[in-house]
Amino acid sequence: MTIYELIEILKTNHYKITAQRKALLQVMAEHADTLLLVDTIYEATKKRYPKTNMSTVYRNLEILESLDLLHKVANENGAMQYKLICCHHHHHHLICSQCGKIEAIDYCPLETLKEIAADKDFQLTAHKLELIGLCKHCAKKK
Amino acid sequence: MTIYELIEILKTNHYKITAQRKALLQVMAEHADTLLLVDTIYEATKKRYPKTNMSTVYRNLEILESLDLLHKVANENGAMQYKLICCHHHHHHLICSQCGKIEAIDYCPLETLKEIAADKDFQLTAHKLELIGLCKHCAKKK
DNA sequence: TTTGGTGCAAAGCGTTTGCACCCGC
DNA sequence: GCGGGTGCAAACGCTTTGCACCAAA
Repeated sequence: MTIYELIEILKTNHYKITAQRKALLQVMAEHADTLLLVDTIYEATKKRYPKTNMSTVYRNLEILESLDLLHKVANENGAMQYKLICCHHHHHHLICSQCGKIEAIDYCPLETLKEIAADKDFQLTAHKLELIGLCKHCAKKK
Repeated sequence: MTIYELIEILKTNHYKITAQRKALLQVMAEHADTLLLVDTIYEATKKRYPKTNMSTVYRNLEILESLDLLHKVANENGAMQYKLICCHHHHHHLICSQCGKIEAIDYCPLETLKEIAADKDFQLTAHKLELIGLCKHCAKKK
């Protein structure tokens, strides 16, 4: 999604477009394929808009998440990471454990999972499939 | 794994068996099929050993994790959850979103995942497949 | 002009740590 | 008795909040 589209969505939802908010959107759009720590987002936003404040970053991330524009997950230490939602069709991910880069894959074993859940008398509401490893770039470095 | 086996492993690794540590092991063994929040573990341990202290709980959980006896994950809010590792053979899980109960399943699409990773020039090191939903018991309640 | 956005500082919460004391071995 | 285990309190890192001020619409 482009920054312009994101801004339109914010306007439609009656949010004001401030310089800081725009800077944060640009940061998220530039790294649309990577899960970013809040602190990383903060530092990158500060480069574009030096007055950027951490609490404002948190507040804006929360707004974007509530509009279903951001995906939020806790990393293994419990710190929050965000990334722009790329699209709304169902898919899974390749995740680089080194740099956090994410790539979508289309494979999904849903039909099989449904059978397994039914066998176990389990009411399936969601599922998660993640492939963790090293992207081409990071594998080369090692 | 029984408490006796767990205690043996601790002894082998030169850890002392204290009343508090034993109480915590009993709690973990009683809920071997459930991801527990640290605070839940703390409260349950206190019932068995009232002097139980939160920092001791954390220190013991850390020891058990370092011995590869506990599985540690951050929940969606970033708080840590633990459960006894049931066995070391590879498998995935059904997870009840209501009560946290976990059940193992044997299905694993590893062969397919290997192909996908190879196609994308991605060096696969791990993968995660989780089925989220309601267990029989919680589905009935709703 | 109005109302939401922001900076700052303080509080909140889960987790870790330093230190003196305790207790299993 | 020794060395690891513990309780307590304080510090920690990340996140949230209250309030006065600022600026987009």
